[in-house]
Amino acid sequence: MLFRTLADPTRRAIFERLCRQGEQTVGALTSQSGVSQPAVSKHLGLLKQAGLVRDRHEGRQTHYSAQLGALAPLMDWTREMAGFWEARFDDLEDLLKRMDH
Amino acid sequence: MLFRTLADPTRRAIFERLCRQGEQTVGALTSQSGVSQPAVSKHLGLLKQAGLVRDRHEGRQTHYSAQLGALAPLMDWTREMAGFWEARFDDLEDLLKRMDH
DNA sequence: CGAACATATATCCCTGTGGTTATACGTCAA
DNA sequence: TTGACGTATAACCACAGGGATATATGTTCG
Repeated sequence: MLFRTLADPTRRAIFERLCRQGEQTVGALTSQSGVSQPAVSKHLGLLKQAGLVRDRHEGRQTHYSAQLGALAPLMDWTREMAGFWEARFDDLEDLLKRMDH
Repeated sequence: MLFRTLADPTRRAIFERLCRQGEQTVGALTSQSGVSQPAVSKHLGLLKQAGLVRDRHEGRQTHYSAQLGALAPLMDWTREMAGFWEARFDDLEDLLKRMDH
């Protein structure tokens, strides 16, 4: 889900903006997104569904903010992949050592 | 490019398999992918284009292996996003401290 | 209440892309 | 050389999903 959600450039840009500049209203996000307000709302809906943002209603505006914790699975996945790589590398080292004598 | 490439479940599964089990032939990958061989070749083409895998020709088979280095931008991006979050958190702390006296 | 505003939802369109089958290309074996 | 094999490419189909416009919902203000 995370990869898919972050795959779209427009959506990722919105998320990055929320990370960089903190809480933003839909209007503020729309004004710099290059797409229509409904499109932004849709993207925010998907980001929210993925747990990447949360919303806070205040009067007639909705403020969105990034939920960094949602990125943890991504870091875990990346580390896991890197881990597999290193494990295989260690195996190779072991193999070479055993071949040594 | 990375997010988009890793967004597809089938393609990501192929990449994970290459990470876990090292170099594999197209045939081996196909047999556990659940999709046709041409589909696998297509996915491998995109993974290669994204720098996530490399291929090695040996007779009539092609061996693919994961290029973990390609994941670095992903880790960097994630760290950068987390960094922005912490920076804003620090700003908040500073603000609270200044409000203290 | 009624009008302007902020956002969300509905509907539709259109492109991108993941899937298939068919086939071409290169390689090994007989 | 011929045929079987492994992989890549071509051509096509179906559908997901990102975009726009129109409109509904909810909120503030006069």
